[in-house]
Amino acid sequence: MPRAEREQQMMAVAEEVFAERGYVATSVDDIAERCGVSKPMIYEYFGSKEGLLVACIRQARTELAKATTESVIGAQSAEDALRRGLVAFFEFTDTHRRAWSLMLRSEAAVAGPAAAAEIEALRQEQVEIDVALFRSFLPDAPEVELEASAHVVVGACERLSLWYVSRDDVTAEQAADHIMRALWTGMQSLVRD
Amino acid sequence: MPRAEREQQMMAVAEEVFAERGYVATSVDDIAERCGVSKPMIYEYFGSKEGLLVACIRQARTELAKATTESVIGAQSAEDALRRGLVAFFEFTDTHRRAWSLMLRSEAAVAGPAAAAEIEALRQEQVEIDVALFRSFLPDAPEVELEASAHVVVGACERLSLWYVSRDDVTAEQAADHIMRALWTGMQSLVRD
DNA sequence: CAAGTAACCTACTCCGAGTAAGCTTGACCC
DNA sequence: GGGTCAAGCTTACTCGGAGTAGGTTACTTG
Repeated sequence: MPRAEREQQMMAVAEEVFAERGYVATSVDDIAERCGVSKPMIYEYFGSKEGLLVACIRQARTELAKATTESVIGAQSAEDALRRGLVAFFEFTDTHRRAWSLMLRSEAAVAGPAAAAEIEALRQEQVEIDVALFRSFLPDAPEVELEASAHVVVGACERLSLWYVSRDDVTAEQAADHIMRALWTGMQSLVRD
Repeated sequence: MPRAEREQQMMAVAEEVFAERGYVATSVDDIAERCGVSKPMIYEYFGSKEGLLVACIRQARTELAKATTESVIGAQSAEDALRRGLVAFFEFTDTHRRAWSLMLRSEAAVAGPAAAAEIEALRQEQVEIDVALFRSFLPDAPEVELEASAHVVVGACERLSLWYVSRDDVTAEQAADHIMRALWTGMQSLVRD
């Protein structure tokens, strides 16, 4: 099997088994065996067990960034952009449940500094997107308020995503709606302080 | 040294070194050596490395529950109660930075199922407190809305707490105020849906 | 066909979690 | 005093998993 294909297989298997049994409880030998190869191949391609996890996270991160970026194309207003971004986010976390719970339940911090940095980068990316968005419709709000609000939204989304994937009766649209209702009015009031 | 005292010492050392170098990168031998004893003593008292982490988390969880519970005594309204609870929460995360980052950056999920369950219990506790509070002033709102809102608040608090402990210019009161401004109006609007 | 390289293997080393078995010191009882 | 029991502690292991050294096979390319 060519390298690129084998790497994808390894990442898919790793994502599945890490999410299922946890990072610590999973041995590299396990993953290798499920792929039908031996352990040194994984070290050849990913350098370390943590490197394999980082690759999984990075791939998911790239896909999330792509999905949310594309979703806001053609938005009619800041509110519309925020809502579209939220829907895309919740859809992503729903279709990539394994990768997402991997990030959040987060084996990452425990796995090592590189994996932890990858997760922090993901959050920082989301925070920056939100700050930019808020600034666009609240140009007079102080920077510290925008940043705090962005962290509030990012945290709210993280938790709500984990909650709603555990419920079959809540859709991505409803989750996005909920964040909008809960936060939108408050966000707008920031400019009055 | 008597057992109770030794246990406290071990937990203090573990909290420090886990938060500093990470759970995986820390060996039980390290912790034992810093305590001036040998490894089997830790196994005698805590059963496993994960057991030691669970003990640290549980202690912090108990303290947090105590602090937030006490803070709302004598509150004049639901809004006052929520604000007092938030301030107590942010003060806790500030004074117990090590324990808090231990929980959230969360070595826990990686450490094993018992530690992960401990963290989930902590979040569930917070969610239930919030649901009860919201119900008290929004008796007509559907249960699913209350629960979703509680997850939003818990997630927002988690993220904001990690952000604000990294900034010296933000106080617990300001962080609590921020959550109140961002969320309070939206919360109240839920009843109109 | 020779040479190189991609994909793969077996067979290790080493470290850290967890354990077996026993030592020491002091309290308490007769 | 001596016997006994327990708490606190130790040394000296086992065992499993991360990571590595070095070699083999097979396909491509000059």
